[in-house]
Amino acid sequence: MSDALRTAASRPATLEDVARVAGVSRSTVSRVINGIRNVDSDIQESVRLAIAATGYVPNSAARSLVTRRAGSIALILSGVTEEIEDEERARNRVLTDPFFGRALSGVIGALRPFGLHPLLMVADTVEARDQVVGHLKQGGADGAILVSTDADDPLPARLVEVGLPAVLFARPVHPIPISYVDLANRDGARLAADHLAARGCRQVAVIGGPTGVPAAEDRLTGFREAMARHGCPYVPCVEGDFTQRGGEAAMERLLAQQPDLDGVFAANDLMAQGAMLALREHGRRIPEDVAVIGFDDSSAALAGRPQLTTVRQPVEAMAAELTRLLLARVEDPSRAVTSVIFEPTLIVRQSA
Amino acid sequence: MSDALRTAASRPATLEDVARVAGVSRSTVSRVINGIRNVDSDIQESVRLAIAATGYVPNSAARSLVTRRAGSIALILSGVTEEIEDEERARNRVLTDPFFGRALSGVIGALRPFGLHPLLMVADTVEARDQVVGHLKQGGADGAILVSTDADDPLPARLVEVGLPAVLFARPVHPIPISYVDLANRDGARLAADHLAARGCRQVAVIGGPTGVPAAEDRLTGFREAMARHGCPYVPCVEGDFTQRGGEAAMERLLAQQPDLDGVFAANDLMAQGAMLALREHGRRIPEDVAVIGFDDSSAALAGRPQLTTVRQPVEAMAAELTRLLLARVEDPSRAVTSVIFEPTLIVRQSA
DNA sequence: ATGAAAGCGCTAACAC
DNA sequence: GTGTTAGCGCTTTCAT
Repeated sequence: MSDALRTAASRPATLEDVARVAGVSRSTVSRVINGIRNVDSDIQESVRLAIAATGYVPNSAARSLVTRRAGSIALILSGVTEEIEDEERARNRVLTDPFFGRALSGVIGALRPFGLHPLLMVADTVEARDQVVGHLKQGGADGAILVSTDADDPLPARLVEVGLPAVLFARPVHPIPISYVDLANRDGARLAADHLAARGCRQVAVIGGPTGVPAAEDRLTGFREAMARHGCPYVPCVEGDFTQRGGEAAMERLLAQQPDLDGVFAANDLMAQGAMLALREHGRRIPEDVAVIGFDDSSAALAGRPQLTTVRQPVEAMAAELTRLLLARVEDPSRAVTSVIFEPTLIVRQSA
Repeated sequence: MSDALRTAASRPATLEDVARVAGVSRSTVSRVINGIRNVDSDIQESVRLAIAATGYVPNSAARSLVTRRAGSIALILSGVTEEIEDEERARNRVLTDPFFGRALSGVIGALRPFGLHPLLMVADTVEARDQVVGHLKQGGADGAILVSTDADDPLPARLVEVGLPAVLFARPVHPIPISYVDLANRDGARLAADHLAARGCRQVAVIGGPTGVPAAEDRLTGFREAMARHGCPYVPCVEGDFTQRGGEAAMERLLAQQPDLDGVFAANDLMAQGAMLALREHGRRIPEDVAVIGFDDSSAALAGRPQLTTVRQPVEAMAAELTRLLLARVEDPSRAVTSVIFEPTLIVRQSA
């Protein structure tokens, strides 16, 4: 074994080592690695051989330093854990939500062709948020995808301010110059209303999401508008928290104040499941006595019986598109912000 | 505004800028940033001021280059997507599994005190696996936490080979020198068996996990051993795939071959839920006719009615411990490998 | 206690 | 086409 190779074996090989073995300069090796043409094919070959012989792998820190690219993007779960009862519980709630899993899947799929991976960050406290912003400012990621769980999340604005490429899953509460993807939530709600009305439901109610969350509010108003067109001027709504237990509790309240109700629209599937549990507890048959429609078409929709009729949100595709939006902005920060809105579809199963 | 400050405002401030403003050398600034004592407190103060004035944040790539630390660790979901029907579907399945969410939560929680974040990687194909290994070899992460979804995963061995600090969630199929955490699966299965036996169940069956997965096999053998001690020499088992649908199908088969069964132990909660669905479809009351016990105590256990009696696995704590094991190894790669085994507990609810 | 200087491994002008 | 050279921003001996 030549001396050059020997040294290369002990400590990780560098460009320099490869260059020496191949008998060329660092630049040339760098060129073939980065696929820049203008390199004689014979030389290319010998460089490849040298790379194989030395077991060379580029050092990403060194590369990042000069290219000013981290080679990763941040996926930030942002939300204010108001009641800091148990930090872990709150984190679990969002991380085990099937919506998050689907979004994550879409992001990973869109990142893969570029050899990028998401850096997962949970910004649920003031400190955590500062930490996240700090990490990003240090160049720890080339951009950020934000999934805000609640309304008054200061993070989007802060990131825009800092000048870091960032995009949002769902429209921001306060208008800021940032790209996002969203669902036509009102249309989705209308789909649900039309279906309920067509079934003959007259006493309908809504289990809504947290106040201030645009998606939740759009679903509510969209539903109310559509029901009004169907001759139902008043549609009561109780607030839920997007969890199954929350849906269950909400349904209880609804049942108490309106025992004769015959249709329920929940702002997500988890709450719809909870609602179905509560309805069954009260001896209501679904959908004969009360029809139930959910939102999302998450795995939760298939988890119980009857299977949930729901408004499908193409979460994976939305997340993938959002990722592409971010990547484009990382490539060219001067690019104008855009938004792309996806259309929901009604998936009719058994609950309505 | 001084000239020094002005330049600092345009391009990101560097150590050099801070040093100039503070009237000291780079080294000194570096020292105060890295909390090294031996720095005069007056100077410390002026450096802090300069940092604030310039808005300086350290550049992580530059730091990584010299410290040889990436400042992130990889969380790898590894598994062979045999039937490459739909890559996204397979990815979704694992990402929306509540088990994954809990593990992720534990990892994030344990990483947080160190200002680290997990880099999420899915290694589900040959190329993806190569890509992941490549990324790690380049120094893209300081270590890796592996969650293998199936038996013959080549990744653990490869990482050990490459010499990258890595740890495993659950014992490896083939013994290799790597640290891991695991659950005393047999003990958990015994808990379930004892409970079923105490209820008077005599015709029990198991819905197992995929063949070859140690955790699944341990649960099965542990259950059988315990039932044998209770005078049940034969316990049939049908193989499931850890999904709810799989559990449903498995229950159907079980019911066909053993209609008089009065107790079922499923290797995870998702399958137990599926089993309950199938049982109800066949008019069996739970737990009166058939008692059902799951495994994990995931959110799925509370998702249906009756609420699931299950063997609790402290996933978050296990993931946190695993993370600490990894961090220790990153700190000192020569440290001996260890394993820590957690004890399960039986959570008695309504299904058994 | 502080500063000077030597890299860490790579890319990208710029020459030839 | 290929090599030379100058950094990227930081940490860290080694002097002082």
